[in-house]
Amino acid sequence: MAAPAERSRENPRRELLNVAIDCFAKYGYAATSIDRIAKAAGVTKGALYYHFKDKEELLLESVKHRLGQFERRVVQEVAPITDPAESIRTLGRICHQHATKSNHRRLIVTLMVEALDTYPALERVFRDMMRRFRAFVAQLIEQGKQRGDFRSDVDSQLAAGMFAGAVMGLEIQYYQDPASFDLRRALEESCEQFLGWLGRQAPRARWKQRRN
Amino acid sequence: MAAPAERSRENPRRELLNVAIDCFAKYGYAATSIDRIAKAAGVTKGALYYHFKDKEELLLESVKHRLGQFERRVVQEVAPITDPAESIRTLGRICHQHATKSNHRRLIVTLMVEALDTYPALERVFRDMMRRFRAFVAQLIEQGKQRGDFRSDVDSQLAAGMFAGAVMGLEIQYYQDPASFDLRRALEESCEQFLGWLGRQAPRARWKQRRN
Amino acid sequence: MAAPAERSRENPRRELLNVAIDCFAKYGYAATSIDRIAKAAGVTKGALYYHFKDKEELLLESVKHRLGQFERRVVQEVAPITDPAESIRTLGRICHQHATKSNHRRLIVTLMVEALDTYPALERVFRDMMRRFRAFVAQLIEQGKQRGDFRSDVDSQLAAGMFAGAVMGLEIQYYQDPASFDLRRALEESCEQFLGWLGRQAPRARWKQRRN
Amino acid sequence: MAAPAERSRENPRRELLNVAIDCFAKYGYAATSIDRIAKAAGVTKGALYYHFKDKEELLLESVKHRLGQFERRVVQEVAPITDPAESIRTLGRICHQHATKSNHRRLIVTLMVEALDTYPALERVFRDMMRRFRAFVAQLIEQGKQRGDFRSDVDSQLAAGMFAGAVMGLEIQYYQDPASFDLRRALEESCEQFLGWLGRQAPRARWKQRRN
DNA sequence: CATGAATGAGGCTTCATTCAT
DNA sequence: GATGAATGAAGCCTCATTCAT
Repeated sequence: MAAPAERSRENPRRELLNVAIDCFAKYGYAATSIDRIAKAAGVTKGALYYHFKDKEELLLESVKHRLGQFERRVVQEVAPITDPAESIRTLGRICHQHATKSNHRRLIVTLMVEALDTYPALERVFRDMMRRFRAFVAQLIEQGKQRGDFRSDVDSQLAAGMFAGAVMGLEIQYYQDPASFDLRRALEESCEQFLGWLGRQAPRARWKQRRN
Repeated sequence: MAAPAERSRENPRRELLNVAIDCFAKYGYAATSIDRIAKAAGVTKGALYYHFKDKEELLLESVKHRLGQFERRVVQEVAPITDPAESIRTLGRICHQHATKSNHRRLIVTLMVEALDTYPALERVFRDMMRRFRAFVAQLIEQGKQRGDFRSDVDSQLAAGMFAGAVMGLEIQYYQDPASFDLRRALEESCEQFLGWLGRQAPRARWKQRRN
Repeated sequence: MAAPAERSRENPRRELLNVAIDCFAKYGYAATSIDRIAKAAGVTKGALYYHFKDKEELLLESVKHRLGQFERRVVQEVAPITDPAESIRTLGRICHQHATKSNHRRLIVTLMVEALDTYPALERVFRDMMRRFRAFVAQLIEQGKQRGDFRSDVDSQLAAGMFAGAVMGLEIQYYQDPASFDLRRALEESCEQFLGWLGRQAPRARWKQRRN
Repeated sequence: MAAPAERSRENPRRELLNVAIDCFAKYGYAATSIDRIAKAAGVTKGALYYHFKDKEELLLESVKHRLGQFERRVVQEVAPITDPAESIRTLGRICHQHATKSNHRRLIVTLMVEALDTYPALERVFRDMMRRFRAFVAQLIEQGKQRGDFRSDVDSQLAAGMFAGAVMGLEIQYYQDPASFDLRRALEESCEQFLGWLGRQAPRARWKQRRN
């Protein structure tokens, strides 16, 4: 029998985790009380403490779960693609889907910002995640450079950060204003903008250094 | 004689506000206790309550203050510029300066994410701010379109969101990893990428619509 | 075996409520801190907040409880009586018992005065209670008038207020000075005075209207 | 030039006291913060502390002031009257005036109830006041007995308590519900009821002693 | 497994009071 | 005389956590 992967009555731990993820994604860590999760899951706080050592474990498991899902999906879908530009586009599409589907990306973005200077353990998790993500994108760009698809004078690391930034910044605007912010188009165009920039020789004016 | 604008012994309210801004910018709202601010300012909690009605007033004043500074600066510096492309670059530079100088932008980005679905009053403030910001950028783009500098087939609103997103996403990576993330270069390149995209006819592959 | 109705270990909520009632009756609302109740009950403040939403809920429940007890008792004991005069006397006796037994009436009188212009929710509860009480007494008087026991020229509403006032005023003197104020005799005589006044034609000098 | 006795700009202490009296009368002691008085008087807290040692001094002075006014007025108006019945009626009228005029009596009744078991110094003041008041009324009744106007078998002390109680109980109902409780008529009738009872031989059924 | 009950720490807020100016 | 500023104690309330059953 194929059980549904999530919300299964079979695995209460998994189910509680899903509820926790929703709460953390929506309200962040501090504003999510254990009681809020328990009520949302229809159990008592005691039940949560039966399955999880403490709030931090719930949090870390939530993050690990979503992060794992996201990264596994990225690897699975991008790996078979040979065209780096198409890989970038696929990455954008996956982000879009995870951003709009059941708070998959929102958990990550929300907690990442909240963790800054506040939850060291979490901060490390996210810093590592971002480094992994940038490294992954940088490597796609390197591929493109070797294939001659992309300009050879771009800094892959820097470009990877620009791509990651664009994605996150758009997501946040979408979480803030889902009714009026068209995340799909914005991500799509940003990918194209990014690829266009990667693909051609661009003479650029440098900023003049100002005071400060 | 140039008096220090802030931290003046003369105006305790202003001084407390500055301390509060630093705390909120670094730790967010929930993780900043009144006592933390008080200790950082070298006073007792009571002093804070003498000057501010409650924690929310402190927060709102902090945000209003930094937001005002940022928006005033943007208007002042960008208004006299006639070349829209140069306006965009200036905007980028201002963001960089406010992001790296005493938590000016960090307050905004951090609280904006934290507020999502959690602090309605704050959420509104930031939603309005983002709309204003996008409208401002969109209008620069419209100018560029009229001058023939930019492509006429871009959706200015969408493009404005893309620009705003890029800036925020880069900032967050910088706050998370200031030692290894070069915000200045990233912002500079992102502006150029953006302007490059605005400036030329770009044939784009559309995403295939997937389920979801 | 007759189990003690209250203070049962079985129902902690009820037990806490009883302690709260005693405190409120004795010290009023403002001078009763949550901690005072908790200490009197031998628990910590947290326990109170487990059972009651906040201090106001504790208060309202206390009042509702005592008010219910009093009003139920009045109805039960007075309803079967056919002689209105005897009903009035019974009312007096019940008030005496509830005034001298475990702060039953004191809670009501104390909080009613404290609530004036200060705790709107409470004020309403007590205003309604007084109106109910006066209506009840007025209806007894109407009965007496119809039976020909009482003078037909008295305003039943007014008389009911006079009765209610007499009872409360005596109670307060008793709470203030229990050692030297004989509440039983005072209530008894006041009932007789009231019934005497109700029972006979009394020519009365009117107050001359003064300025003010 | 004849200055108004109260609210005079001439005597700030007196003026502050008047404001304090109004606040205490309306909200009681605990619910009247120093700041509330200061704001109502249009000064800062510091000014209050310049004129009064602490909150308790403000309170005690307030009470002493109103109590003095009331008792002086009673003595002045009642002393010249030779007919005890008329004295009682005059007493009722004075109470009515002081109850309806600028919180004169309300201060007393409100604080007296609040003080119970809570503010020992205040409690003593009011216990003494009530004893004085009852003694005063008892002495009127004794006069009436000696003149043959009143029954000789009443306990003057008890009767005095009954009178005092009636007055206070009516006042409270009036403070609670000024729009629908006719204090003047209620007091008037209560006086007549009282005098009627004092004036004639009343055979009375005694309450049967119940358990408790 | 899970609940009901409770704890204790910490956070927000009020308020009487003090004091330098 | 009076103010603005500040303190410190105490009160209300939330919440992560524990534990007996």
